[in-house]
Amino acid sequence: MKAIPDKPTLDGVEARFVEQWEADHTYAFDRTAARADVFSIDTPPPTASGSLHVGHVFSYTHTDTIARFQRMSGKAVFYPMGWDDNGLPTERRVQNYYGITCDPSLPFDPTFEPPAEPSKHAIPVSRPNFVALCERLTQEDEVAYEQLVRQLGISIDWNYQYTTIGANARRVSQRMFLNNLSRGEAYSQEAPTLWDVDFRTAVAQAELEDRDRPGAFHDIAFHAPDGTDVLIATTRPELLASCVAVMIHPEDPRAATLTTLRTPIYGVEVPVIKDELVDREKGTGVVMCCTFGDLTDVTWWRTHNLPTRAIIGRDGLIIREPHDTIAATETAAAAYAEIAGRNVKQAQTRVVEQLRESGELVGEPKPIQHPVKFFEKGDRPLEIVTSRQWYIRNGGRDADLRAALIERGNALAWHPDHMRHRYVNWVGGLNGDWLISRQRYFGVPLPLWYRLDGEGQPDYSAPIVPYSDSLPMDPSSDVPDGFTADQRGKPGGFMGDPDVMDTWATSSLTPQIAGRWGTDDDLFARLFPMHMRPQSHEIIRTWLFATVVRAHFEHDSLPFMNASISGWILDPDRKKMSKSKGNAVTPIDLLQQYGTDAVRYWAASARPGVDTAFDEAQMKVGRKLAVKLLNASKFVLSFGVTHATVDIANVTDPVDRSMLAGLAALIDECTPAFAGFDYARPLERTEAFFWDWCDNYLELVKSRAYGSRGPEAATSAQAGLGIALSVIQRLLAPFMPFATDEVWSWWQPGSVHSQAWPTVSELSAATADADPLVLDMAAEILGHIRRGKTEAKRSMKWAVDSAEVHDTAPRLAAFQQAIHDVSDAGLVATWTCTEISPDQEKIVVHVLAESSNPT
RNA sequence: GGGCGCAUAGCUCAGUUGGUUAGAGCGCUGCCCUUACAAGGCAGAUGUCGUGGGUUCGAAUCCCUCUGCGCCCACCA
Repeated sequence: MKAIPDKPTLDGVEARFVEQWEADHTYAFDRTAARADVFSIDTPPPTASGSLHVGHVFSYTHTDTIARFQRMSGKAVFYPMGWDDNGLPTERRVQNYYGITCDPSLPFDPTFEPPAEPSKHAIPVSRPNFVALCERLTQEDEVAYEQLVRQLGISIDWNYQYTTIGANARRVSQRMFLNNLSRGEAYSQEAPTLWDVDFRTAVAQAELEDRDRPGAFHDIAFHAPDGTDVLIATTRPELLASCVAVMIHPEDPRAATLTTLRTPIYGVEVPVIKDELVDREKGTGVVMCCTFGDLTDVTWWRTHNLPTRAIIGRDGLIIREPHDTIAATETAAAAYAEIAGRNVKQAQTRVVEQLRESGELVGEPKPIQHPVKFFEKGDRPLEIVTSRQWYIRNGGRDADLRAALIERGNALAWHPDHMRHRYVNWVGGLNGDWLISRQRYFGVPLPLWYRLDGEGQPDYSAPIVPYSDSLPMDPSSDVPDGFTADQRGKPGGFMGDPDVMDTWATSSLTPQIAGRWGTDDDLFARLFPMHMRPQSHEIIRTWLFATVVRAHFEHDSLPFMNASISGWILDPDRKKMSKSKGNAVTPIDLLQQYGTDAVRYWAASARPGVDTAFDEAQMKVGRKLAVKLLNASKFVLSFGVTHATVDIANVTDPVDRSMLAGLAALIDECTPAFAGFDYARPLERTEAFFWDWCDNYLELVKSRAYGSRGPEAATSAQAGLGIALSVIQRLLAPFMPFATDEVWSWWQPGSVHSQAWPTVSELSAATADADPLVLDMAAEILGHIRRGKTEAKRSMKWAVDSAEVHDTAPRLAAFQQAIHDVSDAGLVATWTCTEISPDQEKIVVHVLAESSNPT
């Protein structure tokens, strides 16, 4: 406790309390707490590349208010912090930041230092050098992030911090993968895969997005054996050399007679195949199947067991060496040579010219806008290439598993509830298993080696797995049992799996990573399943679903019991605020300008799950509330109210007891809302109560608290003020941790954040037969007195000789119990109360005369 | 094409299982330096609750239709 300042201020509270909370371990998790007393939070680890933005402030505040409520409600709150530093965003940031690029063929250079300024042309560095720089930069970012999260007053226990590239995360991720492998839930397969030609990696279904791109239908002539032509419409004429069949709907009249066609330019004979997937209304109703133009091609290639004639390489260029079918004829090979080595766009231009020259392009290309699949982080359309990849089953190819995972989603409590539809919708629409391998560098390595046969060819059917006590491991430097290092890459030796796991394959294990599964199973048992998973809705299909999949396999349970889904921040044009759009606001400036509590107020005002406009006006309102709390607290304490003297037994005046009854109703509304993950309602109701309390109750009783009605009446007022102040400060603590701890420190021991959440029962001694109407009537009539003075253009301290009130009997009776305070607050000398029947107009107050004022 | 959400004061939004005269804040207008607070306080004005229909004694609230906006998924020849 310390003295009440003469001039209360919010200046400096953030720095002061951040330090004090740390020193006092205010938010330390009690790991000895029984499972029943724990509330565990599966904190979203933000991507540690760049800077935190106002969206983080928004959603982290939401979770923090819940955490603080649960802590005050007596739970041991497990609130860890993680940083998602592995994966592509980091790689990309490191490339730009240092001006480097990773070339795995280079040897490690222990002396390499990136230039101070990134050079225009990226410097190639080895994989170990690259990873080291990734780690260096993410560590710098994480320090800056931690500072902001602390300044935001997020009540993290910083002893439970993790990164998704750290040793523990790698260990958990690899161990879980090996468990999946041993149970048959993970498998590798050589198959056509969506491929990003810039990042040169496979991508998963969950990371796709459609973008509308201009294209054009080209009508091109295929040749039938009888000399007639069949027109085929395509947007990708450059893939003509990879055509393996022509597809036609079974009910198309042409299907009866057509059996084979020859492709234009190359003259390759391809079969005509009937398939119901063909849309007779689209294009010419006949379509070529290439390996591979889109996912429908892959379907046809599978169902009809078609050959593979790939022409696009992993670098996105047309493969230089033509496949056998093209190479078989000189003219075909010659035509192909003109596109070999070119990119897709150049190849298309050339192929269209060739078709024009040969007269096989019919009419002009018809421009269209059409959706094209992109990697969500990529800039060029995805191609489909065949490669060996690792998958984890997710129900995309197994109806029973899919049903079980949908059932998991339905068993989860969603806040708000309608968010469950996104989950069910997504899982129901899966069309393949989860592709987890990535041909990248900064990630958790797949913990596998492969035996090489006498030819040096790997045996993928029986990977060599490490011992679980040797995790985390890196197969590119670690050597499997029974081999020596010099056998790496040699016939009869071994090779490490070159790939890393997708970042979601690790972040899907945040409950296990944060809970130290496998290394501290006692802790894990107290935490898991987590009580709360906070996250935004656009990653339900990725982070949330993936976490459910992993827990389903490993623990046969949900990973968390409640999913609390936050909305987005919208800019004034109602567009999502995001770093990439360049419309995001820097949170640091806001925190400095309005104060943390004010920014938190804005965030907590938004209903759970609702997209919310960025609104600085709300922050001003929040700041006003924080300042009001300081002033009102100082005023109440100026009556000599102290921690020691506040006693519910002293509350005898009906006005005070009426006020506490209203306060009890407030608690009764806030507590269940908070317990149901709704922070916005408690804030709204508490704020409304508090302003009303200041405007009316405080004004009504201050004269009595000064002693105008004798010592006992003063004691009652002071006790009422003190008790209410304590409750209000605690109710606001989750939202305004700095201002509330400041005012708490003026008169109470310890931090407000370590106090018990207010209960109705702590007030019941004074509220048992209290009537809320007493204070309502007092406030209403005081309002009329004020209005009378305002309309008479008089000051509020203008005295009134007499006032008359017309109202019904019960309301007058309630007013009688407060008449002393209304008289004092309104400076009214005498009252005339007239009873009316309920059907007459109620509350008529006449302010009659004002003779006793100085002139 | 399928799914989800939203539509209430000039603006941002509350409105819980249907129930008196639909609320708050911002903004606006007026008054007041009142014993916490003038970067404040007090008071005031402001609504065909998106459209059309239905259920009901009674609908912002429940049901149906339509319109507009946003998001997710599918389609990608």
